[in-house]
Amino acid sequence: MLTNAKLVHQDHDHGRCINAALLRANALCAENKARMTATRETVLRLLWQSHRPLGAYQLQDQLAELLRKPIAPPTIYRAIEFLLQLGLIHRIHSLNAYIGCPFPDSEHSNVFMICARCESATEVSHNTINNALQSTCDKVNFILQRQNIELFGLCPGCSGNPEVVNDD
Amino acid sequence: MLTNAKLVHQDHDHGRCINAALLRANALCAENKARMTATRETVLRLLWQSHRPLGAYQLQDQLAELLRKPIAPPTIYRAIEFLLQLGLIHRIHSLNAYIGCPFPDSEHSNVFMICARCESATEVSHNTINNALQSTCDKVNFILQRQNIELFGLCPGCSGNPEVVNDD
DNA sequence: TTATTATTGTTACATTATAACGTATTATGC
DNA sequence: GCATAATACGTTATAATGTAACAATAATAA
Repeated sequence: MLTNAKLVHQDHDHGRCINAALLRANALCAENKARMTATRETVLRLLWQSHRPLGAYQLQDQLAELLRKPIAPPTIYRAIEFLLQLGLIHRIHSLNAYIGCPFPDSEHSNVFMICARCESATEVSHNTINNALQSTCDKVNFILQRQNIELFGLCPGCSGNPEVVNDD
Repeated sequence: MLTNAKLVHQDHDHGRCINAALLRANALCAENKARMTATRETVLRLLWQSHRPLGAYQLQDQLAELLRKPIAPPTIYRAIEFLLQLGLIHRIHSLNAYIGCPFPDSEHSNVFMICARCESATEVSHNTINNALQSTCDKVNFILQRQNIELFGLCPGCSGNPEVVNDD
């Protein structure tokens, strides 16, 4: 099972999340002869500042503030598009929001666990789930190509340990 | 396993789908002391006219044409909201579209199989999937409350029998 | 350096969804 | 039946999310 769930809900050195993400990103760019420009890197950083999905216009605001100049939507959407293509981030459709992918270099199953309380989102990949989905698709002759699995509920921090709740 | 997948990809008496959906809807309304008004019923019918998800503004256009008068967005969104509340329809987030639920009266798992070619969407509920999801959530102490599972690929008609493809 | 390609800036606009408030309709108690 | 309250609908305006099109700039290659 691949997941960043354990990490997210612990105290951890957050800078390392960001650095690790940037390392993965640069490696992927090198492999794909793609350019990690300043805008793209900043957007990726912003998405790793928290473990919460951010909307395009939240990214726009934050980027504008960082750069101290107005940013138009296409700038954001282009960076998002680029990062999505490389698999560096995911889109959480039911939130119209985006989040960094913790394992962009491995095949995985796009399962997101989204906390209804603190809005954190973690990603999990588990063969049991993939197998169950695949076998169900086989049963009805559906050829599975892509999947998006969004689970809502309470993360460990918000169900067991109220003190780590984020109340804003 | 609950599913309408087999039915959808066969020739079938489509009027029966609609009538069955309306029967279920009326029963649910009675149970919940909710009113199945003309607008709501028409929107539900429209969503059952095809087995394809429809967007709010597609519904708006179709409703306006049927009633031969202009319909404003809130009218549609109110009907959608009502039908969603009762579980009579689902929202497919990655398409910003809505589709009738074939089994609104039973607990199920919100798994949608969406054909990338003909855009049909079927719903499946299978304990294997639910169990896999639940056990994965247990592993990371996530309390699962609600789920949205969107699978993309090719339906039986579009992988095996090209002649039934819908090309519009 | 120049030509070519990729990226960004800018403006305008498309699509999806809601807020606010007034009117009409339906259900309910008398 | 009638008054009343609750529910649903009509209407206008606007918010939130996402793109198209084209000009300007920067990076890479020849």
